[in-house]
Amino acid sequence: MHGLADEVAPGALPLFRALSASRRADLLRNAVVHSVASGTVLFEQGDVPTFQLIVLAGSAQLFGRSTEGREVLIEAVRAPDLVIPAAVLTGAPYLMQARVPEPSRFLLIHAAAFRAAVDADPLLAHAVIGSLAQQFRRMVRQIKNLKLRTATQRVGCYLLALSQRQRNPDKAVLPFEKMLIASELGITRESFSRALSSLSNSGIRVDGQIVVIHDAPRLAAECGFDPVTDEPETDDFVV
Amino acid sequence: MHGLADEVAPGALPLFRALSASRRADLLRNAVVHSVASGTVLFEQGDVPTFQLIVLAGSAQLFGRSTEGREVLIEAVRAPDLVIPAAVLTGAPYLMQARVPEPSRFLLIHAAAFRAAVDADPLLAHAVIGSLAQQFRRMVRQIKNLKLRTATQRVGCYLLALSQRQRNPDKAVLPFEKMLIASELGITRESFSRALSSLSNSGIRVDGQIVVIHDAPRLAAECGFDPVTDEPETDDFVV
DNA sequence: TCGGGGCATTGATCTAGATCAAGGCGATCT
DNA sequence: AGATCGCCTTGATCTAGATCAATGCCCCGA
Repeated sequence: MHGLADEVAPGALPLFRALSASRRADLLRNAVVHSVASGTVLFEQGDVPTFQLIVLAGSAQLFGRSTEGREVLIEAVRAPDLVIPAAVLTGAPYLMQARVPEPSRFLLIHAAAFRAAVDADPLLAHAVIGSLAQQFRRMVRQIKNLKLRTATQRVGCYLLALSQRQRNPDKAVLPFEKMLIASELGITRESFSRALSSLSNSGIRVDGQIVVIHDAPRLAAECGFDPVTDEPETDDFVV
Repeated sequence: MHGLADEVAPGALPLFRALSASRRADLLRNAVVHSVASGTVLFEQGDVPTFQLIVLAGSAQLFGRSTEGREVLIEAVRAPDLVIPAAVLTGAPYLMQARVPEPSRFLLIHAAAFRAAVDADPLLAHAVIGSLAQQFRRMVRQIKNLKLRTATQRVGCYLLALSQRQRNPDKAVLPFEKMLIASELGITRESFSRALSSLSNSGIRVDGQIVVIHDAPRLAAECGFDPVTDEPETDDFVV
């Protein structure tokens, strides 16, 4: 836990800079900054939200669990963003568990205070809407991926999207262990491994976490990559 | 096209009843009501939104298409709700095509006017947030379904959720053709058919569009149904 | 230096579900 | 009625991807 003013006021979050001083003070009165260690579980699937979490630094990973206990990565939330505002705003139980894969820092705002502030402040509402909309679209993309593409196509498109997000058209650095990426893509680690090696015949080269893409257009063609829908979004709604 | 006042003012949409008269008049100045025939395409995947569509009566179905031309149902939007506010609010191209499966009526609001109104009016923003949040959660549920369950489990859980939505614990009426439901569940019509017949051994009875559930708890157990996450949501955010 | 545990690759098999193919059953039209 | 067109079911295969199993690699700790 730190001094709130230091963390939030100077503008790690553009959103908070935009808010009026009185509103910001109001929100922060119900808030706390928390630094958490790698591995921490922020909340469980089924919990009723008590805080809106905001990622100030680091990231959170969201996992879905089946009744049989199988667990898959659904999404990673990176600073700066809200952690599943949908659950907090509806007051419904979380559909996912949140874990922290690296030392990270979060702003916690009491759910009721957050809801009240969103209802009262158009600027905050605007930011929440932007975050929600982006997250919604990510989920839609993932569903299209799962329903319309083969495992290998998903892997190829994932690499292409990754390289674009990293602003490097012919290289991608895998953001976490291959096992996790596989579960994000809805396949096993073995299949992921095999997909990568089969894509070597489509012009990629894998070395550890680094993937070199020799012929992006060819890869895109073979994987049914669609620039319009698969391109990562530009963040014009900033939190 | 009809008289707007008749359609909207009396309160087919609770939201509009709640808005101030001046704000409502303002919005409706940039709006139009459209009655469309079954089969109409409202917009294509890749289009940039020009209107926010609101379902006044009937429904819209959202389809995702792959570059190879395969097409699957992602979601159905029923009155009263907003049709993908995420696309309109971000201004990004639609990720899905919208088609109308039955004669329906829509309110069309110019995108810019809608965005302006959302930014200016906390009540409208509240409603949009509610709709977005619900839609987000539906997408998360669908992803969990696809990644964590077998085809047969998905079918069973679908039936259970359906029967709850229809407030009838031991019966479900399929809302559209089995082929479409199959594509919503991410399987072929053949697999859907087989899943239904295999579930006959778990206490269901299928007759056309009607499915009788003899032993819901048993079905739930065998399909890994999770009351906390699979239960349809209560609509406390109403449009 | 030697283990040991976690992740990754690779091979061998198995299987859920897709695909291909053939009727059947209603609808609607003539 | 008969014919045609959609949708649905059922059966026979095929295959993408899961599962099982063995090994290698790398990092870390004693």
